[in-house]
This record gives sequence, C-alpha cells and structure tokens, in this order.
Amino acid sequence: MEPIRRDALVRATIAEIGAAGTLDVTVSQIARRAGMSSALAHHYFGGKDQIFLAAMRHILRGFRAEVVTALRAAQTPRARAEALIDASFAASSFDPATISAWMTLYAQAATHPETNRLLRLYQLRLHGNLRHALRPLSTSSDADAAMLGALIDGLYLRAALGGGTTAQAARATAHRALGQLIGGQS
Amino acid sequence: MEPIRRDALVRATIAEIGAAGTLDVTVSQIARRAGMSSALAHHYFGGKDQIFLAAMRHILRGFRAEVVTALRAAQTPRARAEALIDASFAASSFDPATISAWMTLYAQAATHPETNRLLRLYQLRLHGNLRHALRPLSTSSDADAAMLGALIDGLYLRAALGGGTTAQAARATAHRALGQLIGGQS
DNA sequence: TTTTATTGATTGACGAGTCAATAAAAAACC
DNA sequence: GGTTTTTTATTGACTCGTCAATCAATAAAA
Repeated sequence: MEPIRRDALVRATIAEIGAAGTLDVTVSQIARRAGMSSALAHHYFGGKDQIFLAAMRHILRGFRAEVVTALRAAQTPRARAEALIDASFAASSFDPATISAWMTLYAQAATHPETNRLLRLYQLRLHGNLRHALRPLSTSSDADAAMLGALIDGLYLRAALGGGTTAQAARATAHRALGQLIGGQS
Repeated sequence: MEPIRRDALVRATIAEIGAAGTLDVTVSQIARRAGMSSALAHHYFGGKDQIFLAAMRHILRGFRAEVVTALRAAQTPRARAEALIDASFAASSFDPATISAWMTLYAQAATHPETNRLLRLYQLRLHGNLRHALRPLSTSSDADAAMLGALIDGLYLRAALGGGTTAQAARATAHRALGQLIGGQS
C-alpha cells in the first residue's frame, strides 16, 4: 500500500499546486484529491515539508528523463547542446503546476537546506551536460556552459511569468546565443 | 505622522524579511521592529499584502536609483551597458533581505497580479535601458537586449542562491557575454 | 471639542499534526 | 478448515498554535 499511497499523494500535490498557483495548499486538500484522509498523508510522509520535497523530486526526475531521451536522439555535439535547450523549454516545463513548484523551489532555497540541495543538483547537472556538449565546440566550454545555463534559467523565468516573452521566443533566443557562442553555421 | 510611520514600516519589513530569510514574517514582528503596535500597522496600511507591496516598491526604487547614478557616469554606449550590468550585481542587490524579497516576488508573480505588474515593470525597464545602450553597437539591439536581460536574471539567481557562483563571477560572465555580443575590444 | 494617533485585548479562522478507535487482511495456531 | 491473534490500513475528532484583522477605549493635539 505504502508506495501506491505515496505516489498518489505526490501526483495530487503537483495537481493541487498547479490548480492553486501557489504552495499555499493544505495537506487536507492534497489528501482529498488523492482520495484519502489527511491523517493518512501524515502517516505516510510524516509532514508537509516531506510531501513537498517528494513532489519536487518527482518533477526533477521527470525533467531529467526528458533530457535523457532528448540527448539520446542527438548525434553531433551541437545537436546535444540544442537538445538540452529544447528540453528546458519543453511544454511540460510550462505546466502551471511545474512553474509554481519551480518558483517555490527558488523562494525556499534561500532558507531550506534540503531544497537548496535539490536546486543545486539541478544546476550542476545542467552545467555538466552543457559543458560536455560544448567541449568539442569551444575552447572555454566551462565558462560557456555557465553562461548558457544561467541564460536558460533567466529565459525560463521570463517565459513562465507570462511577460511578453513566450516559450517559443525564449527557446529561439537560447538557440541564437548558442550559435553566437560557437562559431557560425547552423 | 502617516508618512513617517509608513516609511518606518517599510524599512522594518525589509529588515525583518532579511533576518528571517523568508516572507513568512508576521505583521506583529514587523510592527515591533518599527516600534509600534500591529494595530497601527494595519491602520496605516490596511493589510499585510499592502505592506509587502510597499516594501517591494521600495527595493525596486532603490535599484532604479542605483541604475540612474551608474548611467550618469557612463560616457560611451558600451560603458552604459556595463553600468547596467554592474548595477545588477552591486552589493546592495545581495543583501539577504533584498534576495528574499526578489525570490518572493518571483514566487508570487504567478498568482498575485499586482506583484506580477511590479516584476514586469522591472523587466521592461531593464530591457529598455539595455536596448538603448546597445542600439549604437548592434544591428539586433532588441534581441540582444532580451538576451542580456535574461542572462542577468539567471546569473543573479545562481549567485544569490549561494551555489558555487559568486557575485563577482556572475558579473564577469555577464561582461564576457556583452563583449561577445558586440565585437571584440574591451 | 473635535480630530488624530495609538494600543491592549479579543475574535475568528485556519491548518498542521496527534491519537485513540475501527476495519480489514495476514499469520499463527489447533 | 476454522478460529484466534497480530499486523497493517485507515479515519474522525480533537488539540494546539498561530496570526490577520477588528474594535472599543485612551491619550494627545489642534
């Protein structure tokens, strides 16, 4: 039972955060959506924080899976870098629940050590992937990877928070930057 | 009395957010730090949300002032672009209170319309300033400004959330990107 | 005497986490 | 195979804290 319940709770958490647009959702709401009592949610997770962390890990795992499949299809180094960009701006990254969770991750990373660890994990992985892709293309792959990684995060922020920028435009900007970074031909 | 009290409350709010490292600060805490009762805080501001919004506006105003003075000292277009970068990574932007406030701004922008407006205002201003600085230097100043703006935000995020990146490194990366964007010489 | 400034005390709502009690399944025993 | 015992799953009801917001009362100016 335990794994089933935990999984249902994680899914319900993401759905609920997405619907509410904020992390201010009660354990009772989550539990109700998952079809159980709040007491049971506490029983299996121990506390709200841990439910939320599990949800975060779930989202990060999903993103990682997307990256892996995108990379598998890429043959050239440049295609690998492009695949990393595309994964970051994939539709699933712009699901309202994912956006909210992501923003909350940022907001909490300043105080909550475990959350900070998660965020850094994501950043390090992205950086590592980018550096690996850029190594054959650039003499300063490390610095370039740092730049591209930050650019991706910044673009995501703008696209996610609904300003003028759309996900498509953000993706295009990132590709343009990549083109500028490593010499010319597409 | 009213303007004095309001100002004291805004300052106390920022200080308290900085000390707590989160937006989870009670009106009573803020009021105590400002040397008055929570009832008075409510009396002058009407509610917690409005106190926070006032604090956000205060921070944004401070940032804007920093930008203005930095720009005034810049003579060439390139110096203007560099001044904009430096203002973004100035020490005051990394005050714990400022960091927390920014993160909260992002987290709330998804739901809270007034907060969203504030964020967009900041983004538009930065974009406008960058575009103006880049216009004599680039044939695609608009797209370049969009890229630099997003890059700045992304770098700030990484520097603020304490990963490996420091504020200095972030600044250097942004300068490097600027150099790459507009042809070579420093 | 009216207006402005100020607060202590209170209210009302909400929500995390606990607990004792029940139902259901599994295991142990004869 | 059937009965008892133990373990697992589940919940309703409750406790305990917290906190935003209100209000009636008081002090101080104007």
